[in-house]
Amino acid sequence: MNYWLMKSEPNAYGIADLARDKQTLWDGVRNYQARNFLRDMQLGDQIFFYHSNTEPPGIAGLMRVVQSGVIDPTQFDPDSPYFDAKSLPDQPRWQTVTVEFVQKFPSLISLERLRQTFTPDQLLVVRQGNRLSVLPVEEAIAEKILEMAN
DNA sequence: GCCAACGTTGGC
DNA sequence: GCCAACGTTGGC
Repeated sequence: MNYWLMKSEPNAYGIADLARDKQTLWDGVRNYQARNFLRDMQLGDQIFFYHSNTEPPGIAGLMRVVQSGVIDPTQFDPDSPYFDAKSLPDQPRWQTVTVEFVQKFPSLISLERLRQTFTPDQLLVVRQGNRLSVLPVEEAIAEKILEMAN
């Protein structure tokens, strides 16, 4: 079982939306490094839900992988903002996971607090200028984050 | 294959 | 709204 962190802007899709939907297909990732992390995810992996572009930014809750290796259907949809004309149905470029809601943290763990607790090497999301929307989290660090949350 | 121009992310 | 960081595109 591995831990990860994924970002989303809560005004587009936040932890409250996932709590309502119970599960969701994490579509729209169009960065190869992030895609590779998505590809590595396995059933049961746990993912921190990070709210970006909000005040304050930080980790809002936890979700879990319920289906791995899902082909992102938006890449073939000409009406989708995530349409990729170069992706062919028999050789899809973009795959992702379906996640389910696990918990919303009692209070958000702010980026500021994460910076005070972890070094950039320990937790990639606190690294300045980091823009990847999917990141791995080491187990020991993940356990500390869970302690901070509850 | 280099790299300038450009677009996007995301904290502040 | 600003802008630093950085990924992508495309001319050469």
